[in-house]
Amino acid sequence: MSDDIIRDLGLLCLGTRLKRLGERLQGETLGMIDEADLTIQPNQCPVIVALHRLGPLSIGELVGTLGISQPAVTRTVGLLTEQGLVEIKRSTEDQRRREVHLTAEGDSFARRADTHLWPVIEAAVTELCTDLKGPLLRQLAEIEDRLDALPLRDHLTAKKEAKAR
Amino acid sequence: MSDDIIRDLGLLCLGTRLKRLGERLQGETLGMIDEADLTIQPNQCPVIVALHRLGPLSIGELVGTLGISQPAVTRTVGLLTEQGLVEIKRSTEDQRRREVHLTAEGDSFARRADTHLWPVIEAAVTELCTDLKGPLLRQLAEIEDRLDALPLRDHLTAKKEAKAR
DNA sequence: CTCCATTACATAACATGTTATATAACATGT
DNA sequence: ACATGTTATATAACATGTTATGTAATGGAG
Repeated sequence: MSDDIIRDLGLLCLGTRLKRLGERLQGETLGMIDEADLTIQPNQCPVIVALHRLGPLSIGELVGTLGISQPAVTRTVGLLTEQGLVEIKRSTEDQRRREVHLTAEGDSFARRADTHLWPVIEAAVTELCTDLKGPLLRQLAEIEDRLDALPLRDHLTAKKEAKAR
Repeated sequence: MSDDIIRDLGLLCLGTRLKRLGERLQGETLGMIDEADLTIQPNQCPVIVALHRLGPLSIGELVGTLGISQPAVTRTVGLLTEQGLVEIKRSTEDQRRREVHLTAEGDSFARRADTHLWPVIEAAVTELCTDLKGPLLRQLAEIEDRLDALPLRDHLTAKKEAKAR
């Protein structure tokens, strides 16, 4: 028995467990975003990436590719609009559709993130998940333990140092 | 390339992915709670279980065992208090501590859930996670696919029917 | 026995998710 | 053309998480 009841409850609390770990990872990611001198929230990243890779998308198309609810997309797009990273144009054929485009600033942001931020995050998470094996709960526990031992942003450096020896 | 960019981005979006799946599972769980004629939110369940298994706990102790922030615990406890499931007593020795106790109604709720709800949820999630193997992302994708094919609450019945053949 | 650091909790401000529902634009059958 | 069903978004109400910070109770140091 650990002192973590969510962990002890196993599959009964899988949803809670996944959510908790996801939020923890996003929180650690936010720190890495700050270090890259970029200003964005973790949840907004997938929207920018989607628009950068797939081109302008309507709200509904974003809902489909992001896998979250339409109101969540509407709000996130609204926030990104306020930040000047995207702009909304009414579709010419169908006046109901709102097409979300990256602005010049948004595109610039996406390019910088593509070269300076995403690779760093992906490498750190990859390192965090190195050699995970076994049942889902086992792997989740291992990730939690590794994060307890070392914050996400330090996993990359840790690996490099280990190799340097 | 699927039409799910979070999935396509792999480890880069692991946090977002875990959170999304966790929320999905909690959402499906909520449906099962309703079916059991119980009224509670998914996130409140671990608090009830913790108090039922470990006895009265302070806010700080709940923070420790639930692994979430103190303000989150404070609010959840406040909501459970409004619902009459728990009550708060000031500790006699240390006037700063607030001890959270299950009320008679809360205890009754915990007992009912212990026999009628938790086993059902755990069995459904266990069935959902049957024979998962491989890397973390592979297992997550498999869970998502299985949920797409069949809502969580139907996984138990599905298993029983499969066995009956 | 005061003064101050620490501890435990509350509160504010914000980030996000969801479901339910309103609204406007399209599409259609008669 | 018109009434009506469908689709695409917007909005409301609510559930939760976080960080930052305020406040009261403890507990030591001088």
